Amino acid sequence: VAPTSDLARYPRPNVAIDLALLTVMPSMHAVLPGTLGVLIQRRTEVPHGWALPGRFLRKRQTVRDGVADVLRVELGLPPFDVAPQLVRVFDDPDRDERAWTLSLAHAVTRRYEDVAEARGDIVAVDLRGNVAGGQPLLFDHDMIVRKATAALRQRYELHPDPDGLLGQDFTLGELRSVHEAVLGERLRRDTFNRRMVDQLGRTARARSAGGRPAIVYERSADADPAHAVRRLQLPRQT
Amino acid sequence: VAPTSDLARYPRPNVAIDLALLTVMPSMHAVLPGTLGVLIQRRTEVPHGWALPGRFLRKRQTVRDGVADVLRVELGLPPFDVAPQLVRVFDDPDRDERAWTLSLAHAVTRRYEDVAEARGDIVAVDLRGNVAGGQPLLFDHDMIVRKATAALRQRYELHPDPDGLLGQDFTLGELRSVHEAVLGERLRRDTFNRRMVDQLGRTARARSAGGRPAIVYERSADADPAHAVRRLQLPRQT
DNA sequence: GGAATAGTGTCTTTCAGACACTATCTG
DNA sequence: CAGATAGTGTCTGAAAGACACTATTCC
Repeated sequence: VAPTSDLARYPRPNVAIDLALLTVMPSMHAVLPGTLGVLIQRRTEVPHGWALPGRFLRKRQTVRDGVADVLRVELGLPPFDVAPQLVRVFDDPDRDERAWTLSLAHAVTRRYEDVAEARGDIVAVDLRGNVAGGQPLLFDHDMIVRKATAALRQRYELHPDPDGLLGQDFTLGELRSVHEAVLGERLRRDTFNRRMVDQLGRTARARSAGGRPAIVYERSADADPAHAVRRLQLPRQT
Repeated sequence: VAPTSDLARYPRPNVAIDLALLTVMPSMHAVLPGTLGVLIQRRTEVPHGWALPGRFLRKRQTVRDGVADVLRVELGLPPFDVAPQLVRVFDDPDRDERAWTLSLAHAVTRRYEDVAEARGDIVAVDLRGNVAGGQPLLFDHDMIVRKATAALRQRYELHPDPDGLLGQDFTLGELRSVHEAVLGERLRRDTFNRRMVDQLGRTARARSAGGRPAIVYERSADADPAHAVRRLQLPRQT
């Protein structure tokens, strides 16, 4: 907060939200089974091309509400609660030739069923975080997708479905499929299971998918986040 | 970027920068030797108390320039290049009762010699990221410090002095001292050395600090960032 | 029975943790 | 010489990597 008593004398920028809406295609998806995807839209005004959806912040609106409005108004989705992750701030004063505009780029992860009907196209994101297919996205939106997917993939390295793409309970096979889709790689079943199982709560139920029934697990409140992180740390003096 | 051609009709917020300036006290500092510190200032206007320095963004100014202005104008430091790290966005519409104001909280790390003369007090930050001493900081500034120091500490877990608190070359002992100050813990010499040495370039020089001269290392362009990260990852199918 | 999915025992390899010894400077 | 700092060999234990065997369902 600046040491001034006259706020009115500062020129104020327009503030927009740009949103990277990330999702995982279901394994039975026709075109892109089991891959990570992001929603892009074709712009109807100049500059023409493909870009992430966005929207100007309304008066006294929070970022959370602005992101919810992108989903509701720009994408035509039913309202739902979001916990947007800040990715970066666009501050190039010339990025919009009409006026000084800041953009707060955020990312949100949603299950495919919740975004399949959205206005726009869901396109695959490759291992390097680049959007598949044609020309690059407008503005710096390719970088947004790269940073958002890199952060997403890092979250999925060590912990079971941190963004809640699965429901409250799931089998280890279902969990592994989601992680493989997010990470874009096959994972070893045995080591993956051993790493995840002690972060989950085991239920008495089982569920079959064409073979031996798998034990159903649920997110456990007492998961030990320190466990998986410990290996990262420098050697403390004891 | 929103699908509208009339930017003028959107109300615009004031946009401020709040800055967590982090540093490490030298080992010969009188009051706080070898600890992590953050610069705070006593506010001259209401609400009174201690807070991070900040400043409103000027017309068509980038965040980088706004942060540089905080250092130059608000702290009275000579101009220098900064690479501010975005920490969070404050968007509570009622956070400033005078007008709708957004604040972009950033963090910058500088060596102590470069900030010792700054206007304000440098206070210690404890292991949990809390500011030492008296009452909490105003607004949500304690949370800024917590997030900024957590990110800083994470950067210092695996890689040698990523924020450049040391010069271009240094011994492993000097490096370890900086890491111990940032992390607030003693580190084992043998394991620390082995972890860092293959991310550094060995020079022919040596430097003594009252004992056997230590080999001088320098940052190596070909440091392998994947090496230290590999242990974090899920088991890939080969 | 055969195909498919699930669970896990176990051997190997790798690496962090810990200890301790040697090395080289200053005073 | 003592004291201080530096470098590293080596043993141990824990966990990941890899392989393979058993288990249980559906058709």
